[in-house]
Amino acid sequence: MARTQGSHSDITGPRVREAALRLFAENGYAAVSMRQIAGEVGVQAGALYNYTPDKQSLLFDLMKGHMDDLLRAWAAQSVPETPQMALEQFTRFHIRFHHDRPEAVFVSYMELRNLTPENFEVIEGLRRRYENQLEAILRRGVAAGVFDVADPKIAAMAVIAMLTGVNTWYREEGRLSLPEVEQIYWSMVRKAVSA
Amino acid sequence: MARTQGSHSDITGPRVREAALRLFAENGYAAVSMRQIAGEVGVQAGALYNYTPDKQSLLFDLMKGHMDDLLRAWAAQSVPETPQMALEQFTRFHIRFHHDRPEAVFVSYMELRNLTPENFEVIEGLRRRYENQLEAILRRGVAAGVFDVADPKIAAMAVIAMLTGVNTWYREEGRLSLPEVEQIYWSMVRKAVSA
DNA sequence: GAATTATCTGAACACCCGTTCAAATCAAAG
DNA sequence: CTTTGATTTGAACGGGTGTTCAGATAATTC
Repeated sequence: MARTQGSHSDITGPRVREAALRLFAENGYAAVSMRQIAGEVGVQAGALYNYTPDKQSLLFDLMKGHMDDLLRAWAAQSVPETPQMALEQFTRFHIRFHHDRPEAVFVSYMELRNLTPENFEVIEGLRRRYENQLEAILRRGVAAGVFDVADPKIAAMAVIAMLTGVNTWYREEGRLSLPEVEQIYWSMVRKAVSA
Repeated sequence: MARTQGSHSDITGPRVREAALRLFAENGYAAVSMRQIAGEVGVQAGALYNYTPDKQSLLFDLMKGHMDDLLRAWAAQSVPETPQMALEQFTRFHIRFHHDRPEAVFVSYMELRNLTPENFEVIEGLRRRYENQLEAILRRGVAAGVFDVADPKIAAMAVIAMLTGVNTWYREEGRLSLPEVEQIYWSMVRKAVSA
C-alpha cells in the first residue's frame, strides 16, 4: 500500500498544520510526537515530511503565521481620530482577535522556549512590533494630555497582559458574552491610563 | 561503586527539587529527562527514586509547594484598614513575591497541562483561593463605595494577569527598580478600579 | 570494629523518539 | 491506456524515555 485515495497536497498540508496546532495547544510541543500528528491526519509519520522539513519548522510556521495574522489584522483597522478612540479600538480588537483563535494564542505564548534561538528572535521581533502599536497610542494620548502613564512601554505591557488574560478564563458557555467582557475591560483600561 | 562520599538524604533531596525546578523552568517538564535532573545533581537516574515516586510527583510537589508558599505568605500579611490600603498591599505583595521566585512562578503557570487531572484540580483549587483574596478586597471596596468594578471576579482576574505579567519583562539590570515598578503598577491598578 | 541501615550504581526493561528512504501506489497528462 | 510525477507506506536508523532492582558502598549504631 502507499498513496491512498483522494490524497492531495492541498488537503494534507493544511490538515497537518491544523492537527499540529491542536495537539501542541493541548499537550505541548515537546509532548507531541510526529507519529501522533500523523495519526490525527490519518497518515504515516514519514508523510509529514512532504509538508515540513522538521518538527521545529512546524512549530515556527504556526507561530509565525499567527503573528503575521495578528499584525495584518491590526493594520487593516481604521485609524481613529483621538487617542481614547484608538485605545478603545485596540482593547476590543485584542480581545476579539485572541478570542477567535485560542489555540494559536496559547501555542504562541507557551512554546516560545521550544523555538531555536534564530526562530525565537523572529517571533520576538513580531511581538515587539505589536506591543509598539499600543505604546504609540499611549504616547499620543500622553502628548495630548488625555492619558497619564508614568512609562508608556510598561503600561503597554501591563494592558496587553491584562487583555490576553481573558483567554485563560473566558468560556463560551459562561456568564458573560464577549461584548460584555469587552466593555468591562475597556472600562478598566480607560480608567487605568486616563489623566 | 555505589553510595558516594558525603551523600545524604537531607542534602540530595533538596538538590533534586532545585535541579528539577531549574530545568523544568528552562526547558519545560516534557523536555526534561530524569537522567538530566540526575546529572545536574551528580547522581545516577535511579537514585532520584529515593526522593520522588515518579516524575509527575516531582512536578506536582514543586507546584503545590509554590502555591502553599504563596498562600502562607499572603496570610502572614497584616490586615489593612481600608479597601484601598488592602489593594495596594495586594499589588505590592504580588509583584514582590512573584519577582522573588521567577522559576517557580514560570513552572506553575506553564506546566498546568502536564499535571494529571487529580493533581491539576488541587493546584487549580489553590490558585482560586488566592484569586478569591483579591476578589474579596474588591467586593469590600465596592460595598464601601470606593471602588467601581462591574464584576469583581473578572476584575480580580484582570489585575492578577496584569501583575503577573511583570515577570515576563522585568530584568534586574533594567531601567527600573522593583519599587518603581510597584509604584507604576499600583497607580494603574488604583485608577482601574476606583469609583 | 562489626553489624546494620541508608544511599547509590549500573544494567536492564519495554517502549517511544525524529528522521530517512526505497518501494509502492495513486492521480493527472499525453 | 500508458507514462509520468506526486504522494504515501513501512521499515529501519541510532538514540532517548521513565522506571525497577540486585548488588555495592558509605554512614551510623551498637
